[in-house]
Amino acid sequence: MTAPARGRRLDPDARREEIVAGALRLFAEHPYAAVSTTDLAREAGVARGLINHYFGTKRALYLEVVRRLTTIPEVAVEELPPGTVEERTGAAVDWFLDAVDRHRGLWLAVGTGAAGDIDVDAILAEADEIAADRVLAALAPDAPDDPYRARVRSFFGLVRSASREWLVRGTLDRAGTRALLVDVLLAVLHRDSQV
Amino acid sequence: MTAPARGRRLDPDARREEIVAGALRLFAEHPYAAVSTTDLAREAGVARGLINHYFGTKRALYLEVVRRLTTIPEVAVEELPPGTVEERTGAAVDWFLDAVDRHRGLWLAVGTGAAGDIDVDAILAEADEIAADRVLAALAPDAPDDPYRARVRSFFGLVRSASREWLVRGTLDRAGTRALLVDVLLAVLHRDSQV
DNA sequence: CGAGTCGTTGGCAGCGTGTCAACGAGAGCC
DNA sequence: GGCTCTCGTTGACACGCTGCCAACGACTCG
Repeated sequence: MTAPARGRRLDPDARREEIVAGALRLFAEHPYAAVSTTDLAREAGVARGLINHYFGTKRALYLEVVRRLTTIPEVAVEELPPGTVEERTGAAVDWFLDAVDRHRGLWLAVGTGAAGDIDVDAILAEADEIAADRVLAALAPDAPDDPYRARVRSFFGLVRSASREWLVRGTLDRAGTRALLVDVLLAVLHRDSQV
Repeated sequence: MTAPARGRRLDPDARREEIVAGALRLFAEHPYAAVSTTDLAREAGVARGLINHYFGTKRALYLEVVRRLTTIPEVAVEELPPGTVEERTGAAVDWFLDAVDRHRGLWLAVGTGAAGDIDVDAILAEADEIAADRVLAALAPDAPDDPYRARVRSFFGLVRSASREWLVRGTLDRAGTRALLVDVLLAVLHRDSQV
């Protein structure tokens, strides 16, 4: 079934898509260094040289995969119920935890992907930037950008850690994770301390 | 001066130390993949084979470096001035920021080192465990371990993010970083929300 | 059905890592 | 002081992986 069909011609976009799809599977369960271009080619049913032809570099393909993963969650967060800041924050956190629970594999793959890489960091930073905008618009539309956007971006670091405590280590259950995120997000949005 | 002295014999422990010291310098300013064993050998003034002789693997040497970096901050945190929880928390954060400022290169190297690596994660998790103990003992000795240790560990994720906002991106100044960490740490230690 | 286009392939060159047998610096002994 | 023995140290070898490139041939157009 579905013969290998070596050398069959394909539309460049479709071929790119096949390669990215295969790479997505491999990088989701093996760290970057453990995946060779040979593996990537085999998974896509293609000659190894084609990887370089389309993406130039193994790293570039990896960046493409990361880009796909981080731009998936662009679904709307806007429809939050009216109410107090606490209620709205709780609803936002619930929505987020639902999303994480649904895509746990991919979420963890991104979080533990390959931080420390300058290019990967740039992509993640870009995604965080967008997410921070959404959070501020939804929960603190009147807060000035200056400290608060950076505060929210920092908050995402805690979000990743807490996700791993919940999904990987099991030291937090979902309710405990929710409580933590709500507590901290409120603290981040309300600057209490005197400098 | 200080002739190369090729092939000079040295006590194994001293030699290990020299290699680790050189590796520490290199990994502090270049990502893992960008440092070759040849570089490591040259930096230590030694033949390349000796790296493998002492550490077996480039990765093992890297893990050793990470272990050193994460266990350095084992100096005492105990001497916090008496006072309110807010004052003590502020003092702890100040102490921490001083340490980060002093070793910024190394701190960033660890934080952005190679997350996603199973072995590195294990070392970082171990270090976080110890640090969480210290924080709890110093600031909330009566809090039950169950949710609070995991909450503090999650907090360290925000600490890393905030450090990068401060040192790398410059979107937070030191005062702003301090305010954020104090606000969040207090929120983490005081569970406000109702589950 | 023949010719041209371009998606695709396989092999080549270079680099980096891990292994190993042999060398020789330094210590101990006579 | 010279000899010997230990073991820290070296350099070369084999292998795997990446990026590059010229040739191949599948598909299209006239």
